[in-house]
Amino acid sequence: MTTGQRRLRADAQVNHERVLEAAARAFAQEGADTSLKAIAKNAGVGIGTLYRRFPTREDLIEATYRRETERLAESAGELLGRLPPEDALRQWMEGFVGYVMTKNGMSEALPGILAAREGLRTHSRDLLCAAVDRLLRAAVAAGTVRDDVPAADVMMAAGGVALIASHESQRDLASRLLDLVMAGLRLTASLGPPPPRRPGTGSPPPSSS
Amino acid sequence: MTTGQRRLRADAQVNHERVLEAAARAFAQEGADTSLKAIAKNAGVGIGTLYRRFPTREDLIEATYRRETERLAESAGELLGRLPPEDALRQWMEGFVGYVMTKNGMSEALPGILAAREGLRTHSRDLLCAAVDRLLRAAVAAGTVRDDVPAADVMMAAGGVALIASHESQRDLASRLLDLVMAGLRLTASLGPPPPRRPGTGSPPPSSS
DNA sequence: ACTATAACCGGAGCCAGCTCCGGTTAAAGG
DNA sequence: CCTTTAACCGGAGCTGGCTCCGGTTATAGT
Repeated sequence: MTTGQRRLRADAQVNHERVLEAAARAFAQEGADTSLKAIAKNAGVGIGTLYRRFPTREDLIEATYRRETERLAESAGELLGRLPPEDALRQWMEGFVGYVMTKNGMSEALPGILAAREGLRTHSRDLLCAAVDRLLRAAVAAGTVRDDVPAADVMMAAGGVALIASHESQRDLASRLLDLVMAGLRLTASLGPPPPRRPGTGSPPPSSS
Repeated sequence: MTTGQRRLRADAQVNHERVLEAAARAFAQEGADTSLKAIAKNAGVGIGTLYRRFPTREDLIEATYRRETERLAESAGELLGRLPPEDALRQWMEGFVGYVMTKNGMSEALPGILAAREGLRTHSRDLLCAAVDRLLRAAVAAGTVRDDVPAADVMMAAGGVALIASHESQRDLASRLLDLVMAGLRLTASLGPPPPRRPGTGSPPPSSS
């Protein structure tokens, strides 16, 4: 409903759906480098149809995960509701990184999504940016965070962390880098990376929040 | 395992050189996605030879730029010689990011290089990490920078900045993100992105943990 | 100098990404 | 219901990445 594009012909719309479903299945099972031919066949359409609708692999990836991206963006509100703004921001970025690392192919497409100024991929980018903006403003208002860093920059920082940690999925590295980002955002130089948390060694953080 | 690689046969060594030369030319002219077939033909070898020597595209990229990577790593010393440690670190990272953005294909191969624990690409990674370590230690010794952030993390942070800014080569974004990283590294919360110049000398001990 | 052998060379071949175009069909108008 | 037309479908086909193997050649030992 939010799609403002011109109405597709009925059959085209059906095919569109089927491709996305097949893509979701394929990315989840086969990984990021699945054969697009296979996706097309699996969806019962020709390869030409797939490419007409999703000119690049990134377009397909972005569309496949769009729903979940929206959910991620929406989670900002929920976090703000139950955590202090600064913690909410930190938590959201952690979630963002985990999201990128989890969804196969996402790290592949992320640069294109975050940098998107041309094309249609702007949608995901704007959603994420708005979420960061909301979190950041709240933290700034709380007085613990600098007010001279644009939300877009914070988003890019989180994206950079996600990208560099995505390889070999180094979750703990990502966490430390996010600590660094937060330290850079804070007004007061607070050194300790983990807040007042000291559960001990061995960190199995199930991100299911 | 400390055994150096076995000497190549004379002809193999020549071919190795020629491939690297052709690759350097191709990457510079055609961009990151040059045809490897073309490189092989241009070097006067078969495609099989190229792939035997450089199993993946990343291997070829890493080898092609190895010389320049070494130069970049060495530049740390020179920077330390003419700038306060903190500025040297910042400057080096700026150089690193510019390097990645300039060399075609580098951003493609960077994650593999920085994450390398398997394989032979460890060389470049270790060099860069050593350079960062040197700069970081100097800055810590000068007393303006935290001592609880591993050099590897700082390197990864710079890598993340390079990656996320590499798309569309957003140099100013990279610069701002490096400001953020530096702010996160500093002991004193200095807000202004461009460092306010504090060549303070001789304050040895950081605060007790 | 000659032979044995291990390493090397290089292209044929398979597979996937991506493009292009002729046939087909939904949708609107008479 | 029939015609028109514009949009859609899908695969043939070209290109490039990557593998595999038979022929060739440097190098060591006699």
